[in-house]
Amino acid sequence: MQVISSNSDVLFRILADPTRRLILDLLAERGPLSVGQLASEFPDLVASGISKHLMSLRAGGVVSATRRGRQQIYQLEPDVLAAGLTPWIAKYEQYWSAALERLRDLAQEGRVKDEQTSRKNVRRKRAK
Amino acid sequence: MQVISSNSDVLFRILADPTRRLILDLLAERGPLSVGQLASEFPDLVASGISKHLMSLRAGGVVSATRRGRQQIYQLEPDVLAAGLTPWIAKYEQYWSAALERLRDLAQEGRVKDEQTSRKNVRRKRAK
DNA sequence: CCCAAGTATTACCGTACAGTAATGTATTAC
DNA sequence: GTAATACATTACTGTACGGTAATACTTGGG
Repeated sequence: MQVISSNSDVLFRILADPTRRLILDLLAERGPLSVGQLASEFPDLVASGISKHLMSLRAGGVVSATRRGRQQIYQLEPDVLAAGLTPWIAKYEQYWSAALERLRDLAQEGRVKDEQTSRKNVRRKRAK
Repeated sequence: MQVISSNSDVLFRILADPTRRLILDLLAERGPLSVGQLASEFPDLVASGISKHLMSLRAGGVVSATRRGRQQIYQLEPDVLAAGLTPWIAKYEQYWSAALERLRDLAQEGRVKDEQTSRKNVRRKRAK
């Protein structure tokens, strides 16, 4: 029985569920969405289930909601997500860094995304 | 009922438990450790509980074990961890990057709090 | 005002899971 | 050999959690 429950604990529990991660992905990709729009992405799930997940996300602070008419528009709160997870991510950064750079390189040779030079040596793979 | 269970799903579930995250932290900080050494870090937990957590971690591939005498030495497998999580981390990288840089700067100008946080002296780059 | 749309909330169910205790297995010590 | 150490495994338990269905709440339209 865990008594204490740090901020980070809540976030990791939230992220443990694939549905909630997908909701976050959708909000990150498409911007603010209503409950109905989100729910339509989960055909094998009932609407109230999505609502419950949204409540969890909201309780964790990673999303916020505003009314628009009779619908509730949910929005990602990236700062809360970052604030809660960066300490952990930073702890293992030496392990991500290599893999992340490779991903960046892949994305770069495909098309020119935002000019985002890595802090390390930027091996400039032909910018198209 | 989730039928499919991607690699990433397993990792997020593993990380959902604070005890398991702490085990990973210990292995990352101190290197390979025996079950007893790990268990001694959890006074309010029975040894077999730790063993079960280690089995989960092992099943997920994030740690590996080798015998030495009668003790089992557990070791972090950073590549598996990185391979499973970097895709997700990369998706939200724009949100981490600023926070990570700030952490790096803090570690750099203050004293070094952790060997991992400052492993690379890098010049700060402006984050948008 | 009444009704429908869009969400939230509640009640309920089944299962997954963390925890303990007890037992089992391998290895070293005596 | 026997005993002890170090883990693993099994069995069991309580609870947290994801899911559904049903109900309640809020808002806009007629």
